[in-house]
Amino acid sequence: MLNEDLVSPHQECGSCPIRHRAVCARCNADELQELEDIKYYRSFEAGQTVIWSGDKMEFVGSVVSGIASLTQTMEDGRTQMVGLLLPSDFVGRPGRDGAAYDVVATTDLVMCCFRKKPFEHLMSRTPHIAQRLLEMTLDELDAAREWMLVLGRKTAREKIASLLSIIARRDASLKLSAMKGPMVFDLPLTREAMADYLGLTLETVSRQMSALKRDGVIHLEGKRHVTIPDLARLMEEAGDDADGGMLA
Amino acid sequence: MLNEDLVSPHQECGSCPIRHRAVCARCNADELQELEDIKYYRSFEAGQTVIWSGDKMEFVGSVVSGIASLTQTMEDGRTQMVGLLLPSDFVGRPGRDGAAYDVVATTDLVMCCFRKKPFEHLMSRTPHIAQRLLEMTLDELDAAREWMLVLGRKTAREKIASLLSIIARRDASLKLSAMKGPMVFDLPLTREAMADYLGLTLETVSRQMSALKRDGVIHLEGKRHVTIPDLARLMEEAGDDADGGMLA
DNA sequence: GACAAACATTGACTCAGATCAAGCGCGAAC
DNA sequence: GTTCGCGCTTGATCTGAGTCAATGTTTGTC
Repeated sequence: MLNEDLVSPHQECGSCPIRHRAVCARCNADELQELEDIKYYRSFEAGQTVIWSGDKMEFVGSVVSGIASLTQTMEDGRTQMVGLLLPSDFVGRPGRDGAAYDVVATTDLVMCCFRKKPFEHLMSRTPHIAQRLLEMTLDELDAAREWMLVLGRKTAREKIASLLSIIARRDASLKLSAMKGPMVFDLPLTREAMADYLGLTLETVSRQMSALKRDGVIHLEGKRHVTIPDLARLMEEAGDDADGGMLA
Repeated sequence: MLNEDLVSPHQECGSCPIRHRAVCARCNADELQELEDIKYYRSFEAGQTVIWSGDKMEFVGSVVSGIASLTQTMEDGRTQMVGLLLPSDFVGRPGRDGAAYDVVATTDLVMCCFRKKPFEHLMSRTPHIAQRLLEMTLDELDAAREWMLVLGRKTAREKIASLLSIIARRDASLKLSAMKGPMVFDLPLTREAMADYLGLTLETVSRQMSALKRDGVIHLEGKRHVTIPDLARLMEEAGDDADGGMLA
């Protein structure tokens, strides 16, 4: 609303950082060329709304870099985050016109967008795309169900630990770093965004962060820079023994 | 575990009650024939476990009649229902070997099962099946996200009202009855199952059911037979104004 | 018709997390 | 350098839902 979207220079799919994880992962050269023809990039600043719930969607697309969140809001203002969109995650629902959720850029964000109609048409002819999208959608469904357990049954402390362990592990897999030894990362979310994801108030988030710090489960430098000395310990606090949740 | 599964007599797909809503909805005669070759029916009694979380899945399939639930359990016994499976809903994840959740028959249940390997092979050759499955999975994802708002942000009273309004509306669409005027149905869930779905205790469910009854929002005969004199009123209590959640 | 078992209701009390409120720390603007 | 504003922390108090416990209702079984 405040700023015009910045349009990035064209980028070749071949050198795209999410080439083999996104919806186009399985495409061959010909299919990729067809996608190139209908794609364009858009950038958003942290805090900008990408799509308003209820609006007509004129595009679908993939997160290239940065983080976006999917949120739902009740009339009285209570809000719940229902998905965290990371690089390679897909936004939009082929076959539906209106957006079901608000999509907000949590950090600065670059998206690879496809005009909706041509994309749908291409999808109906290109099993590679439909298959990959099915796979990704099933993964998201699993993540959503994992999250239902967090929201419905975990304590505030367990919720925070769950969120931190998910972010830590996802960050590690993105950076291809090991999950042994101390893990270090920057929280991409404000306390309020964490609260909206976890179904808590921001005060409770803050208190539980302090408690986990006091108990040595995490280490904080400033408000956002987190060190996890022992992932297993954190996951125990989360109430997952073996391996816990994934994330949308 | 206690009883042998009852094997129903063979049934023609052409006369199947879920023929045009299930994963096979878009199949033509040839494709249907291929499905017939790998399908079989299984019946389960109320309470029986269909699939244990972690077990190898040797089939995928559709609910033909009855209701099943998908649940997740923590080591200490806290459980959360993450999906309610109704006639035409699909069970199982092509491309994955182990089951992620317990599937339990909530009522007596009939399933149309396909051996997993042949089904996967058929799916890779049959866009009609993959497309339909994608569509169904996207619907389930929406339902799961809708439910995250219920779990994360609604009060106990709103949660109960949400569940009742969802069941009422689904039941109406199944019976093709109008959503105007009083709606009548039987709750397919015990108080405990409702609690597991809503992230509450069964005592709280019971209290809020009594409260809604006392306030005239619902009418109860016995424990399960529910009349909703005014759906709009119930949905207001649920915190949805326009139209509320869907269900898995 | 008595008994058991499963399901449900209700009450009394407790407590985790919400709410209300005050203040801190730090970067941006002037 | 001061001031503003935002994100965050911390404290005091309140309350909705959980916990523990007793009792009621229905259904099926012998």
